[in-house]
Amino acid sequence: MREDDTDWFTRWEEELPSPEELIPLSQSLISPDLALAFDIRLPNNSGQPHHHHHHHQSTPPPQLPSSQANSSAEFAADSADLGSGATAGAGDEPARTLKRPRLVWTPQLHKRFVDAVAHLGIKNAVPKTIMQLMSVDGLTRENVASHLQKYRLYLKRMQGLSSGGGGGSDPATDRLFASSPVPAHFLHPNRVPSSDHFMPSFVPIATLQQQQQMAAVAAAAAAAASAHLQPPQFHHRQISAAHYGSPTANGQFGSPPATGQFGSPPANGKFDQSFLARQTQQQQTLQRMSTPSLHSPVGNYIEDLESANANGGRTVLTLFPTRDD
DNA sequence: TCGGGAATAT
DNA sequence: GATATTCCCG
Repeated sequence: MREDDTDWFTRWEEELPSPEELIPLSQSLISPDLALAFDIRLPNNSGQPHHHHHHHQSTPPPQLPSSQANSSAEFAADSADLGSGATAGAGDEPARTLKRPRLVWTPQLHKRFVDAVAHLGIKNAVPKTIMQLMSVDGLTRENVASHLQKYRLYLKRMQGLSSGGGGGSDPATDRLFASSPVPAHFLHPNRVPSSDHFMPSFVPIATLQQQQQMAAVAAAAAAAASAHLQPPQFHHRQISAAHYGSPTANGQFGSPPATGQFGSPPANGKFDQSFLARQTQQQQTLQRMSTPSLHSPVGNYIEDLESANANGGRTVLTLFPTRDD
């Protein structure tokens, strides 16, 4: 109750998937339809035959060709020109006219979302800023807006049902949100600590326009500063949401994130160390005063591209599916 | 254009 | 039925 801030914050970092976990995914984040359209064989992660057999109705074989052979073509197209960001170049992107697949909000992705909102503050927690702070490649404002809407409803509901905590019935709806700890101030949009902590907030270098990012970061920094919260230590890990079809105005996709390690952004290289050092200090100081039931969050990331194909052959894209059931 | 909410679609 | 997308309005 009291160490919520530090607690959740500390755990937050640990729960974050390592870049290695994300990179491979981002590479194979080609939507099935897209792959099929181009006759591309997606990398076969034949390591975990996790069959999520729901109930097959009278639906045709919507299942993807499990013959996801090796990633023959890395789909160089994906790296077409994302990094450049300037999409005005009118590239010859193939899947330009295709529609985006439904974005599946995995617990990890949601966590990222919550973190962003937490650091931004309720007031600044608007779709755009959240999206920018999340630095999720492929995430659109609409995605965030929609999710934010749902999340707010969830928060509201929680306030109403504050009584009776026990083994009540938690709809699957809550499951996702419950996945991430809800910051205290989320439920109490009353006052916000005015304590300010100086700290160089890190800029999540994404494929987005740096200008926007700067704005977002500034907002985040301001929010954090006025919220006495620790700086958004959004490491440079970039999360790729997916390779959708067409890059529109804000559709910068397929930008190969910092492969290997995080040290990608030059301007942040130095910050990284100092910030890391700080963190180490904090950890040492805190040293986990109490570890009641801290499960090891890391190590549950399974690569999975297909999921939630319940209704029919719908192209869905999942980021980091969790096997936490 | 953006943010928020409701409607619609899958 | 649930979820994300889309439309509409401030």
